[in-house]
Amino acid sequence: MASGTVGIQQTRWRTPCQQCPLRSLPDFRDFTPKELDFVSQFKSGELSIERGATILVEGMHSAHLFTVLSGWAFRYKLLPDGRRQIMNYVLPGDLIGLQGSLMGEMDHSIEALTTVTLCVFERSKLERLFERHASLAYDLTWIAAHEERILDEHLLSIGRRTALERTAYLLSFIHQRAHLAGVNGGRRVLPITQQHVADTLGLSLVHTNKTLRKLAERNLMRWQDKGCEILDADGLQMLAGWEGLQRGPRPFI
Amino acid sequence: MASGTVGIQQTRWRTPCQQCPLRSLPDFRDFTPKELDFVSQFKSGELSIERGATILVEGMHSAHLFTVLSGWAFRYKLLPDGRRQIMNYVLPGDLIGLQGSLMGEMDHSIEALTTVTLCVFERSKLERLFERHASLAYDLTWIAAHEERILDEHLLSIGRRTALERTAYLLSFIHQRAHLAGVNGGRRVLPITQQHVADTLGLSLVHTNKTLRKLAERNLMRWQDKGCEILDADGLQMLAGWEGLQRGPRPFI
DNA sequence: CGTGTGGTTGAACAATGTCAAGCTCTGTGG
DNA sequence: CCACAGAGCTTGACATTGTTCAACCACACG
Repeated sequence: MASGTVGIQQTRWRTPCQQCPLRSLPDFRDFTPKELDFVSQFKSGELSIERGATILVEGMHSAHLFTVLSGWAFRYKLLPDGRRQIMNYVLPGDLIGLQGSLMGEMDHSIEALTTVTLCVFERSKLERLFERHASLAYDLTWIAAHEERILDEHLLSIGRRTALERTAYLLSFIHQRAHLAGVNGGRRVLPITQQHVADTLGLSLVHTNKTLRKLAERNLMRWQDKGCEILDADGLQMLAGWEGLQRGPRPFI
Repeated sequence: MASGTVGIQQTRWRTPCQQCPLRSLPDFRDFTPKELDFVSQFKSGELSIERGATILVEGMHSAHLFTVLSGWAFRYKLLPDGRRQIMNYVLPGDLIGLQGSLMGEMDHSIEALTTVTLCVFERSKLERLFERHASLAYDLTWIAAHEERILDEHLLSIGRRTALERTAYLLSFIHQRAHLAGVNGGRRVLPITQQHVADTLGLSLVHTNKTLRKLAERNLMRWQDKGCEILDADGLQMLAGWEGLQRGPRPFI
């Protein structure tokens, strides 16, 4: 179930935007009725993706963009010989496929870490969005600039932080994101393997394992059966020397 | 002259947008008369920055955004203890300060590598741009998404390429960018020090030096008095296993 | 002439990668 | 119910890569 349409299904049930469960989260901004109206007809359906399935593939031309309604995924690129770099994680409220929509072709792939539900938007309606809904156009730009900001921080991390700092940064980062996206219902468990951590941080699997062990010895986190439990989010953030995610309401579509 | 307003001056001469020298480059898209009109009054002046001066500082709230008219600069972040990571290089045609304009505060700094001339735009007029000029709003989003794409590739580079591959990638990347921006008038010299290369690639200065030496031994490049000369751009790109920059007209403002 | 910036080099050392093996689950088919 | 296979985690030994330290050199500039 690694590629193609395997593991991807249209859902029977379609969540109306008016009752979007994300909108009630404190971290997301509200829509005006006019905006809500537009988004509601911008949305053309819903998809459900199995764990392990590929949502978007590098090189693909997609006629859609998506907002994640539930579940976790990750965005990555491959080198010709198979080396993998994970760029970022995708959580509820995140928009994906914008790059492909604007520039014709995806330059990265996205794979589901858990079962993922997506809202589907028609690329062809983007034009109307820009022409008639300046505030949403602004939001799209904001979203792209925000992703850029996240990538800046990751770059700083991989380029200049030590393995221990990097790992602390990553766990702290994902944990904060999950918290703001209202995922996990309080349980602080992240559905990733050590291979994902390694491929995000530019480390080998073995070294990642040993580094995680050091964090565990300091009681900052614990590796569970399959996934990672955060024990001391502040301690991790401090060890990384990271300022934390920006707060305040953020737009989403 | 590291910070503040030192090294920054308003220029006497102001290039009219109608005669913008960048517009004649094949890589940039054309404006409609209406767009040109707007941009022309969106531009509020010009600044000249000396080599080594800081154009934008992390944490700063700026009322402006800028397009580079001429010169080279670089965008970077610092860790509390002084470790530096260069995120990207800024060349003519590049827009800077968008993040700060959208999100209130810069989260990175920008320093001039050569004398830089900037077109200055008022942040306060951004709103009107989104409301009245959908095509330019689209361009802004495109620009942000494009920068994201570049960062993805850098991340892949730092995370998963070897020191030799990374270095080849960087030189090839900057060289292509310079070529498309019409910089250097055919001379293939990049105005950077080995320290810049090191801080971009997440390597130490010494190791960077030894890696560059290996590239020089293969006749791919040569380090000059102060700066780097590209001898075999294709060879560098191939060694890096990189696909090269996307072609085709790009928007700019 | 100094002085500073940027480049070069070798040696010792630390960080990280690779290899190889084994362990613990979990799911599956007999 | 058991045997087995696969995925993911763990560990130690060893190889490689990259860092740090400490020089020294070359050139530009005042």
